[in-house]
Amino acid sequence: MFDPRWIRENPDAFDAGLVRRGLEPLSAQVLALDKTRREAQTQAQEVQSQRNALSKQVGAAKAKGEDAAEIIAEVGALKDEHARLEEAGKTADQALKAFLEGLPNTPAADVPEGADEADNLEIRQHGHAPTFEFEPKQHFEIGEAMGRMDFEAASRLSGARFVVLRGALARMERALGAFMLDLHTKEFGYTEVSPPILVRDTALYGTGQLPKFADDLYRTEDDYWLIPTAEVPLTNLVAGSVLSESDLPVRVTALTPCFRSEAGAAGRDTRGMLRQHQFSKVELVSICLPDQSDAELERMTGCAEEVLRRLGLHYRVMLLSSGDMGFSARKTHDLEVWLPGQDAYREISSCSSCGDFQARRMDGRYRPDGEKGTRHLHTLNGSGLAVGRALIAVLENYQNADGSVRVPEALQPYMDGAEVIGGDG
RNA sequence: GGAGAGGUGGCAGAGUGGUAAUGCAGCGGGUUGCUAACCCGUCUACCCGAUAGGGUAGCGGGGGUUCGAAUCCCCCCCUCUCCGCCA
Repeated sequence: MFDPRWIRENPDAFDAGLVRRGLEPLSAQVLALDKTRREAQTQAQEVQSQRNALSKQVGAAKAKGEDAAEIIAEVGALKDEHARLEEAGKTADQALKAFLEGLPNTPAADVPEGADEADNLEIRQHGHAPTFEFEPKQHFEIGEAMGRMDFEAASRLSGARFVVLRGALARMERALGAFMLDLHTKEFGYTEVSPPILVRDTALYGTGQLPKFADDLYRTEDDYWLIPTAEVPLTNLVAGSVLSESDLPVRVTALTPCFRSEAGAAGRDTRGMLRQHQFSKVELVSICLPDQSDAELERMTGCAEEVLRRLGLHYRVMLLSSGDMGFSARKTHDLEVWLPGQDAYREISSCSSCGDFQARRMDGRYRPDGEKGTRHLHTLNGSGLAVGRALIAVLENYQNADGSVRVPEALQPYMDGAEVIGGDG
């Protein structure tokens, strides 16, 4: 959400950001609405000031036992005028807000120009793609052959884009989540949180999913929403609050199920468990001072990368182009893990700095040391990592010719020391 | 689900129609050998203004009544207690 005052002072920067997002310049429209709003507000306040003064006179007159009918009649006229002006101000204010809340965040200066993922920039790689003496299989072939990944059962229960994991694979999914949480809490200073996964409208508005992306979400009959990511409850932890500098940075992590309707992805990635309506994910969220958020994004990306390194998985880090970034982000790193079965890199983490875009929507502020007033916080979020996709990556990268799968060393302590899982796991 | 109580500044706590007491804490300033005590100031958002400064709003949220609402009326949210149900 943009600050109208910032747009007033930097209309060109505002328009440039929209253009980089593939939108039209809109500052003229915003400024016109803003002007209407302020004029109505100023006039309404002047009338109100008169009203207040006259009302005081009524009180004073009555206290003295005098007749106040004349003053009361005078105030009555002001009342209608005030109502009219206030209404005009409110209408303009709501129009401005409705306009602004649908606009995506301005890309950071170092975000590459581009229309879509084809313009993303590879920043670095780590490790090498493993070589196989045989034709590597895709994760669902491995899992189904093991008898531990059951799409038919899931389909009977819930339909397409669900999976039932059994035995060693269910165990490995749990191991992955536990391993990631331990890494982030013990080594990177994140505090583990167990948040609600049903949330209200306001929480989703705060992080930017609403009002624009309601189609991507699941809603309950009593008007809760299932979270599409733990970014929503974790970031909204600071909604409506004023922190002091000594509280910052706030670093929190959570392992939660995530629910997405995948409304725009019909027909894409239909085989396997790459794109599901429900998946679990370890999320990282940082809340920090404005001048720390650039460094925090690098740090957070490093935390997510470390998961892949410990799992011994080959990946690359992409800097998303202006056209491929999410609504609330001002800069995003994607981690893409190598999947031998697919012979492709696939997204397994996305780490974004949102600047004050979300903080403004949810009114999360801090009080600068030695300064009067408050400023909005900066928020960041990142997957650390998507657990379902991490399971896929382990299966495809650690597969053996006989259909068994080696367990990465980092995971073995979480799986009773098992080094290999196979059909009898 | 039923019945009831409540929501006022960082905290505590008054205020049932006349425009938010008071106490404590924090911060800034004054006074002052030092400390303590004491005195003054110190909320947030927005609007007008070059500045100084001025104004409007805010007592959980939103409407309404009234010249005037923390106070009266309506709707909603949240917290707590008891009962019922329940992992």
